[in-house]
Amino acid sequence: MDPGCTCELCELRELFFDKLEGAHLDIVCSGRVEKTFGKGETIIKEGTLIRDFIYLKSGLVKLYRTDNAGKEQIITIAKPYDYISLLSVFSNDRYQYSVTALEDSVTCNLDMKDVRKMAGENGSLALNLLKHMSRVADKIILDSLDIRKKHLRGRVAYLLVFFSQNVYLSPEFDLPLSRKEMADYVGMTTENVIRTLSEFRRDGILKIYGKTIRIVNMDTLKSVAEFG
Amino acid sequence: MDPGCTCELCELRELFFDKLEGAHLDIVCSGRVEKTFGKGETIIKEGTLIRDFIYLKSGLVKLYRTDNAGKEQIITIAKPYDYISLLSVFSNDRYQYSVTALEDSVTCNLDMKDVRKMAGENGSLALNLLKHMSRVADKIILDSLDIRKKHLRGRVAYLLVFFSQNVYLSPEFDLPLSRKEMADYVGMTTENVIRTLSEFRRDGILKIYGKTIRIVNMDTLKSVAEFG
DNA sequence: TATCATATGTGATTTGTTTCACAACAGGTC
DNA sequence: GACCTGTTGTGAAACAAATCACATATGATA
Repeated sequence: MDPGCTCELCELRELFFDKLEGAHLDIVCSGRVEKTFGKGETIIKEGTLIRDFIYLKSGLVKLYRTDNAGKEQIITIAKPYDYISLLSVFSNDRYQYSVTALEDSVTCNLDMKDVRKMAGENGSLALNLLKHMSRVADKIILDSLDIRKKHLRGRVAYLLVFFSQNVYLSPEFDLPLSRKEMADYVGMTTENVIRTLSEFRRDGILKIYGKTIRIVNMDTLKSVAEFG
Repeated sequence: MDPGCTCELCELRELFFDKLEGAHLDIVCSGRVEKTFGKGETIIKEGTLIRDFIYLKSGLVKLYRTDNAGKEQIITIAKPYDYISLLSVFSNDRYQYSVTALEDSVTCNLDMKDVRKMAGENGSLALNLLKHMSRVADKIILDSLDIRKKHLRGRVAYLLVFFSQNVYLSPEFDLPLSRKEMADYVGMTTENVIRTLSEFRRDGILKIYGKTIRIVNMDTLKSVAEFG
């Protein structure tokens, strides 16, 4: 094994490469490339050829599509463990969506050919990939159905609860999205996102300092997220 | 090989089981069960344990979720080659959605344990499964984003074009969905589906005889589907 | 520091969609 | 045939959300 390989220290190792040994471990260790992206930088551009198998080691990213009118539709927000470039990669030549860093992020990239080869030779790796792709796809589909049936207040509340509870684990956090991006995610206009946030502020549910949000009344916000 | 096995005649064989041989082929041949469902019958019920790996041999089905208020949200409509119970099956114990036959349908069922075992032992089968899951998930996600950004007229037009061009391959066909189900699919109310259909009729885009639809002006309908 | 572009914020108006109320019709069943 | 129950159909009123118009901040840059 390559003595310089640090994969055995990788927190994400068990996600896929738990059972690797011998030649396969070498492929991963010597073939992988880490890349760093600053906030706002593009990691994947819609329409480009898929060459790498990419997963997120740290940071936060958005997956989105741009329609012919230039309007962005955010598909999902993903953090490490969530995001792996699984959508499309086994069925398509080209990416069907773009990925941009919402916070400074680090990805680990492997050659797609190697991953395909290993998946074909190593059953437990293949099953791991199936499990993860299934999980990612389910989450995106079910979340999207959830959002779709909510009204504006419910959608904004849902987003805030998501950031607070799933990403930052704190009632106070800096929004990684602009108001416009929030609108792109939940399918409403920028003005209405702003208006809804102001409403929540007036209702005493939260405090707003620019991008910084402090959730004062989490219970109310959660119930708006669920039933609104 | 079991002399009674007819898998080699199955039109869907190459979807997954192209490269099977020996013991694996036996597992498929002797373990598979075909089931027939009449129009309206439930094939999979949300929340039940996933035991089988199921794919559609013939017919047409809807995948949907029922929310706590009892309202159905249709996730997708699938025909043979589209539908395989891939969503969830590798990541979950239980189905996250229900499946009901829209037309008389036949499924081929395999024991999930066998499929998992074979995928772990046969690389090309695993890659096939990855490819199909990826394709199915992509389609559902991208279609759903497409629908979301359309207005009512565009959504109804999209549905009609889908049935005409992707399912029945004819400008005249019997709608397999009630007005209410169409509404559940595209996320609008039954009344508005009916109203929109009436509008299309008044505009001379189509003729309606109950469930039978005849598209008179396909070009207009398509452009409504795309831009409306 | 001045300037520009972009993001945030608010109100009034218009549009799109749902809700409600009701009628006509079809298919099953007693 | 008479009676349900559910589906289809239409219109008017109520509501939600988008659009438009404008003001104010913020951040980058010359």
